[in-house]
Amino acid sequence: MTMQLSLNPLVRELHVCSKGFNLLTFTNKILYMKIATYNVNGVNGRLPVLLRWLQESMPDIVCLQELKAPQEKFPLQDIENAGYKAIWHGQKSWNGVAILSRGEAPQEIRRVLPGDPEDLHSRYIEAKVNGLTIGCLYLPNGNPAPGPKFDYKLRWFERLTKHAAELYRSGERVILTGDYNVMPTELDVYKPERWVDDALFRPETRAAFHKLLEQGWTDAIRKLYPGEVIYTFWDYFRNAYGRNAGLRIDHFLLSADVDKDLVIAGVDKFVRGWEKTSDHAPVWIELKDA
DNA sequence: ATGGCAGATGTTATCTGA
Repeated sequence: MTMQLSLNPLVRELHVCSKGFNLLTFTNKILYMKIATYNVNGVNGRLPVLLRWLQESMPDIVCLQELKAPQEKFPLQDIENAGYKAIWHGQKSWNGVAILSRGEAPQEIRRVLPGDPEDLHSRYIEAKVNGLTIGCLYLPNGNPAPGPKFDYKLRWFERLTKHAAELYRSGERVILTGDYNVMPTELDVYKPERWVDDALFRPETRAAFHKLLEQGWTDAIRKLYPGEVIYTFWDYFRNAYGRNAGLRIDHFLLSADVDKDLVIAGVDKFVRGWEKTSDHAPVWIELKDA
């Protein structure tokens, strides 16, 4: 017996009906998987917002950035109570990344981006989950630019690009997602002329992102919404969210055999309107027939 | 062009973010 899932409202209905199960399955076959990324800007301060969003959005896999919590202060009990297994790499005050899964526990592959033993920032964690290799990343901001922080950003980008090439060649189904701190094109930034000298938009930064894409990766949001203004970040100043003065800096990069299963994607922009919210909104994709 | 806001640390402010 088979069931064809062609319409997303049907998928959503089945997903709600399957509450309590780790993955939506039918005759033991995975029909649908939702994967999200969310820069929470402080996982403990953001906990009520994070838990509310998890309950409403019900992603199967979640990548978090900017935990801003040491390893021992990760709110594991609350995350588990919400139905998720988790691995994370914390750091006092800043950075910090995590991978959550409603299905099998994420099997950690690495928690450091290769290439610089002296880089102690918690900005990368990678795991195998549900047959996917998930790289969760928080690329350095790089401001002020030029300067040592910008140099660090570009070096980190080079390490990511080198590692991404190996992942792409591995033949695994790979997703590299997180806060890239890059607006890839002028379409991805409100008033681009004001950002040309910023570390998130400088020519070197955009060139690094495009060089990464040239390995074959698909920018999932841009593929599904070509030409549309879509933002994932609005700063806390000057009513940026109310004016939709945002940036698109949180991205999903998919290897070719993940891209072929891409059904839909979106930004949970409404979360940015909640009280005590992050300056980023969650971004998600949905894959069919893994 | 500037400074505005927010989180963490742990002070009566500093650092960082984007």
